[in-house]
Amino acid sequence: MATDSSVQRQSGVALWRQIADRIRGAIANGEYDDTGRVPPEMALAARFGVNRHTVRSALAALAQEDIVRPIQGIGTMIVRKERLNFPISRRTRFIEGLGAQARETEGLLLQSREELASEDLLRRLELAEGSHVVRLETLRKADGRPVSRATAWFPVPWFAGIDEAYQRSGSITAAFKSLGLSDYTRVSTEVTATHADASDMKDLKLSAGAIVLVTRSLNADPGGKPVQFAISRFPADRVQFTIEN
Amino acid sequence: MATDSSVQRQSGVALWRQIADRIRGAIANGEYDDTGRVPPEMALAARFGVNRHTVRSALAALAQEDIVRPIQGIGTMIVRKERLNFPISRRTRFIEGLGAQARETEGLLLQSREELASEDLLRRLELAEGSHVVRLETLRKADGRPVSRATAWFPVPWFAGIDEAYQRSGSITAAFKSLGLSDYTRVSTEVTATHADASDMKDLKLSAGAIVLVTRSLNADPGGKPVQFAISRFPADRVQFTIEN
DNA sequence: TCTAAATGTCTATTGTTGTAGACAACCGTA
DNA sequence: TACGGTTGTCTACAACAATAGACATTTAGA
Repeated sequence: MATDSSVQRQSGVALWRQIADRIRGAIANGEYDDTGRVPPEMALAARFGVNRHTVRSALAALAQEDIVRPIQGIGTMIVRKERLNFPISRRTRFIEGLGAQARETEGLLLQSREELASEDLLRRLELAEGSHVVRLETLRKADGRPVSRATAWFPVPWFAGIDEAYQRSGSITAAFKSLGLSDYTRVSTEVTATHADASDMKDLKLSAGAIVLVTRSLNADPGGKPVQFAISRFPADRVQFTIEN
Repeated sequence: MATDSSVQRQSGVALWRQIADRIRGAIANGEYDDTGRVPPEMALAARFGVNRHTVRSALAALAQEDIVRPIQGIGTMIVRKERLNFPISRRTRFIEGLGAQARETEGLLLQSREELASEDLLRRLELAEGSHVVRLETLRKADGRPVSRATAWFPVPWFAGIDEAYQRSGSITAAFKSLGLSDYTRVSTEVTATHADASDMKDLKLSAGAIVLVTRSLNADPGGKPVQFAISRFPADRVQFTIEN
């Protein structure tokens, strides 16, 4: 608890959305685990100091996200509750990092293209002016739910064909291996957070106002030569990062 | 660019707030560095597909935050543009991490208390049942702007009096040193993101709908004994983290 | 000194958000 | 079967958000 449950009026964020975000967070924190359901609408209305109808708008939004399901006469049941944990270290691997947290993982290739490397990319991948890169747009799911949307760049000609290798295996690690790179390490990871944009909402199945964690990460081969730079976006209410030193 | 500039209607987040958040982000990304000012209201209105008055509401909110200042006849000038970078590593130090990014840093002690350690805290600090801890509530500023709000716990009797040591020096590192701990390392850091709550808005001077990055970090002495567990909250539009491995 | 471009102010209208109250429908249990 | 507690639906009204248009004011520059 310890949350003073006040909501902000006239802030440009509708009360029902603030309350929906609070309840979603409380579910993720396991605050209702003992009952398996959300408190009654009247109780929530009292707690947040709003009208019952406002709470209903919030719960309707959560039902739309398939997080709760209201049952007349009983209450509002919690359908799904998840917060995945991603370890970030020298040996960061997407699938291994999830470990036992998901029964099944999936990596989809949305798009791929070869393109001229931008200035920023040249610097990060330590490439010569005019170098080309392969860009992969990927979507990763755990147990059917999208958990990250990533754009990754790889130097060519070294990694030409990584798009097909990824499509076959659904894993960057496996794709690297099939192209002769048996090991790689995480060099650096930048973490920021921002509001979900239109494509986040579409790909990660988020609603407006949701938060995405954004990472910019660089991987290198054992000799230290950069092999991949990626910008990944994670739904903040379903994911957290852990940095072990 | 590459930002599809669409805004979401009927999402529970007012258009003026979405636009304010976008412009704040664009300023932080340096997109207007060449002119030092925001595009004219009519241009922004066209770009976001809204009425000029809606853009004015957004700019008024940013002016309220002291990020821009409108000047009649000229345009809307950018007053402040900041995104601080925090390195996270074994040797994470708040002030050193900021380095040259701020001319002046400040650490304020808001509150301190000795209390019984919670179950979670006992586990994280590896303490025996019934142990006590000192809790410090701190606020850190860089060049006068708040950049983090932290709650930190330290085992007693080892660190009894760390509140006064912190108040004198404004630095955890210095406070540790004055209590005989000359070195410590970061063991782990968890990162999540959430919406600003009422106390975030107050202490970090944020507006509703803003995003805070939340870290849960554990520090230990050179022998590996935990000396500090902290939950810190950073304004996401002014801060990013970098993990170097 | 005039003009173009920018922000400032005012009025009016429409759609969304939030409040308020009443009652229906449904469920488990006494 | 009756009751208390819960979600579902309806109407009405007030406050806020967004649009629309007109015109004033200020500034830089031709």
